Amino acid sequence: MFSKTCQYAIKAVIYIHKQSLVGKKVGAKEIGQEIDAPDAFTAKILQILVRQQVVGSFKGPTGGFFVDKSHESKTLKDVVMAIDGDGLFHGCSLGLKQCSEVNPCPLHFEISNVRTKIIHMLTVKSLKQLAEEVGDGTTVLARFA
Amino acid sequence: MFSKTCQYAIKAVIYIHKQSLVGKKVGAKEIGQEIDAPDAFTAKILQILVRQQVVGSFKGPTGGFFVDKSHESKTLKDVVMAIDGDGLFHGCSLGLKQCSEVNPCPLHFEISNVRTKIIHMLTVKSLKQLAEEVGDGTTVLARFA
DNA sequence: ATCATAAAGGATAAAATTATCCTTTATTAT
DNA sequence: ATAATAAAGGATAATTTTATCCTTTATGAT
Repeated sequence: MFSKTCQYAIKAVIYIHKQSLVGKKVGAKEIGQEIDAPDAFTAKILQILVRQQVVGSFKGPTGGFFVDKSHESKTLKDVVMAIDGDGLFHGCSLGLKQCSEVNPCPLHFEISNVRTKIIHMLTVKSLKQLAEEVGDGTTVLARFA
Repeated sequence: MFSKTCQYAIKAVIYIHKQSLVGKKVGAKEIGQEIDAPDAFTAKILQILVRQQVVGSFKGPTGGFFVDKSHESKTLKDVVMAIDGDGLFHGCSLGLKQCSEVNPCPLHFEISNVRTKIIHMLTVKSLKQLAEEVGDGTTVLARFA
């Protein structure tokens, strides 16, 4: 459903939100260790998320990744869009070019119901809300390792 | 949602069903051309589907791939399971090892709804039923190319 | 100003997925 | 029996995804 990269991205973003809730910026290395992903690869993913303005970053000492008011309304859908693109949400699920209402693939109508549920799942709560639910900083590792 | 290989597999199986409806066996090459997939790769996919008994095959002249009574009740879920495995249906969608009711990931409960819809989509009709709906032999190309 | 720190970015490598080619095996037609 | 046909299977290659390493740029601390 989600690429491995996207799974990392989701975990990373929630961790950043959690740490921002207690006023902490976090480094790529720390994030990688927390979410059990290679740190250099995590850094690459974070670059994309920063460019797409899903999270913010600062360079230098005391720098790191964080979120502020401007990121509060972001959702998991934004993360998935940034990393995996819109394939989950749009286009023929069998990869047909001319799939349409009048010339539908065998999944054309059923996939709509599925996508409605997926979009609901990924937008019903903001990333901030999700982060608040995950638990305090000491339990994050238990959930993400 | 589905790997490219799985998309090929779905199209191939529906095409085989359609041709079996009119009593025809079909070769890997013909299938590949019909579904717009490389034929050698299509042949590999078909090998798996035969082993998993999603379709049948015969070697030699007049040979090819087909389905009979024994395949009638197979569904798209069987195809997806054979090619992509059960990742869509089971396990943590974020790839966490210890994700559970008591220690759930942020998607743990929502993903269940999505999976229910996915399973419905992939099992509500048999492959045979789907094939019957796709149209007659002359329109298949328009749908799959 | 200088140094240390951390993100950004470029180049490269490893692994997995997708794709091709060739040989072997089974089956049919002659 | 022999030849022709088509799936099965093995080996290899191309592409994409995932991962690593090193240099550059920005920022803060001293």
